[in-house]
Amino acid sequence: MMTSEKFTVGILEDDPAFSELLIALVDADPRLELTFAVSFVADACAAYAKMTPDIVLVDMQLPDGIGLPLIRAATEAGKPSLMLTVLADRDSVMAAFGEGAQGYLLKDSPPARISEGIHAALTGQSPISPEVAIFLLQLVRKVPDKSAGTQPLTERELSILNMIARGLTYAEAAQAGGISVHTVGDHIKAIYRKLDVRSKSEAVHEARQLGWLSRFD
Amino acid sequence: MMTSEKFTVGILEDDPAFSELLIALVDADPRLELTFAVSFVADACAAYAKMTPDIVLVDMQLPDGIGLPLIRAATEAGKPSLMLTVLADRDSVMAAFGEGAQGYLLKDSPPARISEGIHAALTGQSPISPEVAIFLLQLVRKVPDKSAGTQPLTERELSILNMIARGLTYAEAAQAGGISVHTVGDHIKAIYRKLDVRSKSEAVHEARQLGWLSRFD
DNA sequence: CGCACCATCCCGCGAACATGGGGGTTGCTG
DNA sequence: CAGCAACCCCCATGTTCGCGGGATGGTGCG
Repeated sequence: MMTSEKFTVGILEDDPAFSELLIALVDADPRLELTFAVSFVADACAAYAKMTPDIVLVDMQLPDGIGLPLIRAATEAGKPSLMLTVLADRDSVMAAFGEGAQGYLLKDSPPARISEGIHAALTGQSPISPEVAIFLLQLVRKVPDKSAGTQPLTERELSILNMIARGLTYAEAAQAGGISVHTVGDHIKAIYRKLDVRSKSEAVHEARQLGWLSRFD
Repeated sequence: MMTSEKFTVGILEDDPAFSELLIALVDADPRLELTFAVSFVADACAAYAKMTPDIVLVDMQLPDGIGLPLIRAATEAGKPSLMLTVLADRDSVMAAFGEGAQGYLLKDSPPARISEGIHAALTGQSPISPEVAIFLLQLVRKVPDKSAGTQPLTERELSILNMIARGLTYAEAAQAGGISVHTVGDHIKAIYRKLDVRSKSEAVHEARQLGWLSRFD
């Protein structure tokens, strides 16, 4: 077995200058050890299958394609991967995270930031450049106008909705709330009307999208 | 890079030591100007309505409640807000971003990072501490993460589960997937067994908490 | 004051749906 | 071969859904 306490690092980067910078960063760090540094996606995937480093640093644009396959390989191996690219467009970012990238740093990040990012990714954290994080936020951000003044659901309806989300049946929710099953049904009817849905699961889904199911254990 | 005018900053923070650190950061930055620094949510909202600074730095836990109302006020005013808290749990993070927070930094971030974060948020970027970014990533991952426990659900089951979350009935899911209602039922039975739940809505809720549901509509 | 409005509460009925058992087949993989 | 995913079918039971009918108490308004 490996007695070394070092984390092993694989690099997929075709730009010689940036590749050398990364290699220098790894060499200068006593806790990191380089296992491979290649310029082609195919080489990287082959090397990964053989050596399986603890983390890979991946460029997006390579001579023989994009770096996503290596990201996916790492994800499927349960290992973190860190995207290092100049691309800050929405599609690239979403694609990388969709494949399971642990972090996403732009190449113009200071070397110290990149070095920190490697360790952050190794410890389960997710270093993300502020420039690209905005795309992730758009997914969870509620529409200001919608959440502002008009909260169509009453308190009681929200309470019932939260119970439904926890998987309670009408009867269980009735008992939990100390009211009749019929009343539960009435509230749920009101919820369906207001959310324009036809089932409990769709109501849960819709309410979650609107951010109305804020807190649950 | 922009106007010569200073950006105005509002602070909502009840811990005297950290509040002073923030004030010092703002005072030391020639491009920033403090408009208010208060310890109560109510005061902050009142002050915000009057002065409307270009950005607010918001703590989560305050003596009279949580900081989210101020985040919401800023979002509705079209201004950025930066969360500064010790809370790194999923619910806090999602709630803050749900209200429109532009960034989320933990209080143990180096002061320089906080200072950078303020400017990043002011220029439309999203500084996020690596520790909390993981919660955002769970939203966009489509590849199963084997490092975080085993993934009991098969691909087909995940697909069915996503349809259920969108409110489809067995019949609708069957049609959408080009399979029989009975097969849909079989998959859902399998899901119930694996998740240990007894209804569609509970399955949706459970899967959501495990981060197994994609958020793409 | 009377009145409309709304949240909350209660009830019945029938059709549709979901749940939890059972029984299978196919095809792929170790 | 065993194990598994994916597929198909039936049936009994209970739950949910959409419709109808009510009641109470509070709030705001002319």
